[in-house]
Amino acid sequence: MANSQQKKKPSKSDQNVVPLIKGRRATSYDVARLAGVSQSAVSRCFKPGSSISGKMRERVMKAAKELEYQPNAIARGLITQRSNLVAVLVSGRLNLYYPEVLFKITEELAKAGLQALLFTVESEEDAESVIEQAWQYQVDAVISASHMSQAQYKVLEKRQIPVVFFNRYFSDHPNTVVYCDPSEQVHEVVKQLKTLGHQKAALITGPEDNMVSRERSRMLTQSLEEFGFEIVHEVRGDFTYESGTSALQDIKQSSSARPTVVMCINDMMAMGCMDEARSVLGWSVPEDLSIVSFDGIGMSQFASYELTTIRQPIGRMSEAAVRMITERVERPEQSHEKRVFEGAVIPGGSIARASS
Amino acid sequence: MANSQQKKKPSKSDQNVVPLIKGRRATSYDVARLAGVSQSAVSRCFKPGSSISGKMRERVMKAAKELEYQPNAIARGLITQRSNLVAVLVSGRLNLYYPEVLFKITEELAKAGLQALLFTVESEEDAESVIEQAWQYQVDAVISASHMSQAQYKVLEKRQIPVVFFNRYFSDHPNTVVYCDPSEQVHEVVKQLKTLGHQKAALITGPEDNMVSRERSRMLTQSLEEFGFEIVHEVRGDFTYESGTSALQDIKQSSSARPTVVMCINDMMAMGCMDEARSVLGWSVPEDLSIVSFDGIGMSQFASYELTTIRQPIGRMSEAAVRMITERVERPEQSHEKRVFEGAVIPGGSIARASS
DNA sequence: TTGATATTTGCATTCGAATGCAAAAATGCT
DNA sequence: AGCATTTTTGCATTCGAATGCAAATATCAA
Repeated sequence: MANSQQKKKPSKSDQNVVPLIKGRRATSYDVARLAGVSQSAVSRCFKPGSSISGKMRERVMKAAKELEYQPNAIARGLITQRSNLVAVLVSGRLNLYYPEVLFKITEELAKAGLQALLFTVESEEDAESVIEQAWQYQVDAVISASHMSQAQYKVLEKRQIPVVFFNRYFSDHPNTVVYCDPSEQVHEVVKQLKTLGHQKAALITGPEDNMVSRERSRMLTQSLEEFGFEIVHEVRGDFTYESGTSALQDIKQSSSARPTVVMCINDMMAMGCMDEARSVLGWSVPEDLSIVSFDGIGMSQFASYELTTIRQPIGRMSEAAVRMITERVERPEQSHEKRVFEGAVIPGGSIARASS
Repeated sequence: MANSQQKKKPSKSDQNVVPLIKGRRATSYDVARLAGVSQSAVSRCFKPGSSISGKMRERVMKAAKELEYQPNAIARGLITQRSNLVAVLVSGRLNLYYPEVLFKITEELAKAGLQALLFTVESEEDAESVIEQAWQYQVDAVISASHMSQAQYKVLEKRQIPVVFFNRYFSDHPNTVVYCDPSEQVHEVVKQLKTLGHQKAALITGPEDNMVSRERSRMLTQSLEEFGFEIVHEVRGDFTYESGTSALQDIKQSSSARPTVVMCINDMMAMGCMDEARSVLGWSVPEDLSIVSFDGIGMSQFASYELTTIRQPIGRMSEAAVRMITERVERPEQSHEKRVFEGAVIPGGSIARASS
């Protein structure tokens, strides 16, 4: 007896001689059987650019439609070593900048045939576990707009997972970055403030370990000094509305001289600051106090705020981020790139001639 | 010659007698080889509740750590038929309600060991392709807080993918739902408005095909009638800030009698409406015009707005949604459930005694 | 110590699609 | 028609983890 034949493991088509799907979702074998072709043919029909005849494609597609067959992305991911999943790391804190970025990025990913796996990260400890999660899910790449330490980045690098940083980067380590550099606009705004007669400014910055905060603070300080401003006070917030309100209290309490302008490193805090000034301290903005900030999120232009702010071109940045990600996935060995976008001043209505 | 032995396909361990990982990520076979145990043992070490001895676990874990091994969620998904992915469908439109819901849900999913696959859906046409995408990715379930037609829902049902609707449902079809019913609170607010001397109200509603809009409009109309209000005008918006501003213009233009209160079916439109009243029309809120709305998103309580609004308990609702999802995934055959949460009135400061 | 259980381990197979290779079919050329 | 070339098709294997079953080992009782 042909022993070797008997021992041979049963082929897929053998065992599928049962009903024709019942409960179970259709696989490429089911489609193949219905269309009377091989499984490979089905597979090729769903892979663009494969060698397949029109007649074959038609037959297969008909069967596929009948069975509501769609290729199993999980199985495909296993064999191709491409999951088409991209981890998007954002902060979930109440800073409306993140949702805007997240939605834009998701949209761009979708256009590129990629899926966003969403992770919210509030600290580097969070990042730790998120990175492991992403690694388990075989993400093709990571877009990080939130916390990540250099050590954590190096882990991803070692594992050969492309990372694109959104508005943050490590200066002493090569990395792929989309970045908005608002230094021109900071200069422009400070100059304008000078022209409007301002001399005393207060700063509302962010956490010391945050690069966006550090950079923006540095730019502000530098420009303010250049134009001979006096920085009467500097408070650290945490990017949220609430921290903007308390920061202004702080400024009022501890400043020797009252500032005529407050510069916030993001819109959320600027809004908190503005509301606190108007509603609690009874100061008019911009008459008694001018306020400027960064980001240009949608809500900063609502009529209640109309912030004078330095906008990031989030749309173009997201597009760039996704393009860079796909390039790096295709050619992991190519050199890193840093794409820097200019900011843009939104004139708004939160600055005016200095009071008194 | 033992033919059958020769023909036998080479086992994994045979072919892995190459280096010990180089570039390639470690698999359970690599770990097994390093630890000198079988692949099954490695697998069992990573599956809680498996029968494994302490000694074995220790050895395997040591090897796993050395190789930075983490089980491949894709491969696991293929064999277990569980991807641990949940599609979350939200609208990306500038309605800040969605990001809040999205982040809360993501957080809850993470707690349950599930991953959010994010999809933005702006219309039922979008939903069509999103459903196919989700199907390809073998999501274990869908949480829908955005558009979805009954036909589309039936497709998911037929494919046996559990769906939880977030604040929407089909009344003539069994489905699993988390819902906030604000009817009590609507009644309460309208009653209060009556007490404050209001009589003429305007409504800013949403698209006719939107259930939330329809329901809220219905409740408002009913309560207003009950208390003898006159509804001087009704405009449809689209849930965005901008549509709130133009809606108020509409109301001003076309109302025979000027309303003393505007009732908006969501916060975003209410904020637009309030800003338009104050900044463009020069009406004071709440002195000249009272405004009430729904949702209670974070920003509705910023000092510039302080909306009197009917809050949804988003946190508890998200928690419930995820719990229901996991239950349905475990036991798909159990009957549908609809969990209804009460709203809560946030007093705010956008209503006052009726003017003149 | 022996035998009977209980526990741990490994073997072999499975999930569903992709793909290198060879066989088969179609096409072109003389 | 006959042969060479190109295109299409199918076979068999692969990706990495999980798991039913049997074999091996450990535990316990007498």
